[in-house]
Amino acid sequence: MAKPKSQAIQARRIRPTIHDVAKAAGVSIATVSRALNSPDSVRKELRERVVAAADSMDYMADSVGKALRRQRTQIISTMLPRLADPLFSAVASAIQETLEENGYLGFVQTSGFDNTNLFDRAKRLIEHGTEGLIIFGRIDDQRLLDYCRAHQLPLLSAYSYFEKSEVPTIGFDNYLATRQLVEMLHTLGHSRIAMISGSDKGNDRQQSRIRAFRDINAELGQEPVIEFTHMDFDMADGGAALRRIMENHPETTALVCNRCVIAFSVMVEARRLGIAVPEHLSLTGFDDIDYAALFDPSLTTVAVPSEKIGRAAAKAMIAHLETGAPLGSRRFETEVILRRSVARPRAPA
Amino acid sequence: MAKPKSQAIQARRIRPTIHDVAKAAGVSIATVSRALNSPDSVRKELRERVVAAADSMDYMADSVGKALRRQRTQIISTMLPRLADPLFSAVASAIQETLEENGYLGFVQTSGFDNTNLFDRAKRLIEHGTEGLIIFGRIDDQRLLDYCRAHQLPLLSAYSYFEKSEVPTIGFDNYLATRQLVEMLHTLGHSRIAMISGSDKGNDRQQSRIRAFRDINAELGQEPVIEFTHMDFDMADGGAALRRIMENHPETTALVCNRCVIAFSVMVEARRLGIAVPEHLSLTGFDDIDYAALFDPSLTTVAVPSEKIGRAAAKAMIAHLETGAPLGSRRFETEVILRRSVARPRAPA
DNA sequence: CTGAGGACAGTAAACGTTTACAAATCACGA
DNA sequence: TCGTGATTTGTAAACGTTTACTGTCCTCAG
Repeated sequence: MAKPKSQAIQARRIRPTIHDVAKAAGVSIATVSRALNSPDSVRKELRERVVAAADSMDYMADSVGKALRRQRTQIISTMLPRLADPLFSAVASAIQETLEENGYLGFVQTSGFDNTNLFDRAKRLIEHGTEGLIIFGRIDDQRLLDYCRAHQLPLLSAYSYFEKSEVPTIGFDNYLATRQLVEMLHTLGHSRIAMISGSDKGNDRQQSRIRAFRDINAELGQEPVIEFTHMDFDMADGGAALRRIMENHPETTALVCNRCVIAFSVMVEARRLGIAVPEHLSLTGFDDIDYAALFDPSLTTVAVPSEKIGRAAAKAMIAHLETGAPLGSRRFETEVILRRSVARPRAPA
Repeated sequence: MAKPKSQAIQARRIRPTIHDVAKAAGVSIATVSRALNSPDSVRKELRERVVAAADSMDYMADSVGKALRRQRTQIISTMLPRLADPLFSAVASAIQETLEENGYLGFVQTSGFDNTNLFDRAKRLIEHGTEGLIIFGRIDDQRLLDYCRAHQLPLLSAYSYFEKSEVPTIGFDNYLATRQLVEMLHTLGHSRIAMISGSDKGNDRQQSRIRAFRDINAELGQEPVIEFTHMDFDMADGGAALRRIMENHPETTALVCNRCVIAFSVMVEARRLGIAVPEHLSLTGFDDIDYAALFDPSLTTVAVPSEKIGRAAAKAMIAHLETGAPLGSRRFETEVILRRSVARPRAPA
């Protein structure tokens, strides 16, 4: 009985507004706004009355009204392949923290590993007032690029660094990192090096690493030995790749795995097959995740400065929005962490 | 020369507005709004003119204006300890995806492991129009609880499930999961079981697991053997805890590690010390992360349905906002994944 | 006492939408 | 021809802010 005020639809908005504060303090809304935003411009006595009133009712200025009036939302959005991956989430986390420290807020959206149809997914972010867009990896959607250019929406490609890029890019260079790693193996004396990669479809990271490997092999006049895995579907698939390599290329003395999880899977299979790591086969991973050091033998990897990259990307975007400073690219150095999974090659048979 | 239009400050807003579309289509803004939102209510010919105009200029309705008028932002925010942790990010990822599928968007904020001062960090989220707040873990900030109650801001505690909770809670029960695990060890014949925990300060997960362990020991009339580690600062600290336990309680036959990474660290140290796993010592982890299966021996853990929890939390919040259905609690079952790191206890010496 | 000028507060417009209401148009039967 | 009612479109107000402009009051020098 007695319908509950028929609100239902228009219900939301339990929060006090600036009008409520003004009424309580007995001043105009302009005075409230000034008392809260530029305290010096209002007489002490009034200011205190306003602040007291605001506090007493937990007043928070509504960012929606504010954004509409100021034409600034202070929102910067990030799109990344997936959150449940320590490599990406470490960077995303640094971005979010940096945004918050600077008065911004960020939407986070996972886009999967295919960057060709980003525009449709980015739409909602843009609608909601995104002032800057940070996207992990190479941006392959021409519609998005066109839109951002046409409407002056700042766009930043983060995580991977690209020598040639349509948009500014902040991150590490997968190509150089792999060269660095393989050259280190070379210096140790390895000449028969194979690679196990994850799927490179729409994945700029794997693509760059494979390209680096092919280039090095070409320089040495060797046929590159590369096997692919599908670890997303089958965690044990690295073992199968190892068996293929040992069967077809038993002369291999070092194995470059393009993801740590591949290296782990290979290591387990190697133990099962009685292949000693590193005595018979040296092994490397990529992305120095925590577990790499805990494996037995501990795993040689490439360390990526995720935190630095995230902070740099967020800061660059903020600086661009606030000072108009142009968004520049920036390459971060990676470092090979040499651990026990790598040794000099075994003596030739 | 010739100052660039003196925009600078008021520059933002390159996006076309509904007025631009209206002018281009030669209709009023009301018609544009209707043509786009309830197409049936406008004559075919006009509707097409409007849509064409909107498309030609990439018009997207501004969510800020829309939110102000509708008093709905469709934003649901999540606060979690840290993103760079596969346990949390898997749940967060599911939340974000579910939100997006349902027309919502979500802010993500990391709050660290201390949930006592959440209110200040939540403020910005609330200001920005958050309609519902999902927080990982127990919510210990009374100010936040009071505020949410007073202003009817829906609050949901996710990830962990609590039997007694001030707010609705969706997740798995750490207490039960640990009991489940320890009882399984018991059934196998283990009677001397020790626990290695991470820091339990402000961490409801570790607290519940420790409580379960103490309760079981009490029921058996045993003194609980618990060691603490600080793996956040020193990845190898698990090894030190193992040495302490083997020294002070050499009769231990099974070791319950409250985080997988602790178990990994312990396993490495065990191998170094010549302690055979599982022959001499059975070992368990928690949270069935991918690497658990890859370790050697593969690690027995508790599997947590992260994806399901995330989706359920997001869906519950959305349903509450849209239908007014009360936010209910929900407990998800965990499952012990028995792997090679656990065996029957060794024969007593 | 008067006027100028400074300090402060209030009024109203604007930001981009949606929507209640009013107005216009049209079809059609009397 | 006109009136009626249905259909379609336009007008204007409102959402919560900020801020340019105007107005008021006070102080103080002339």
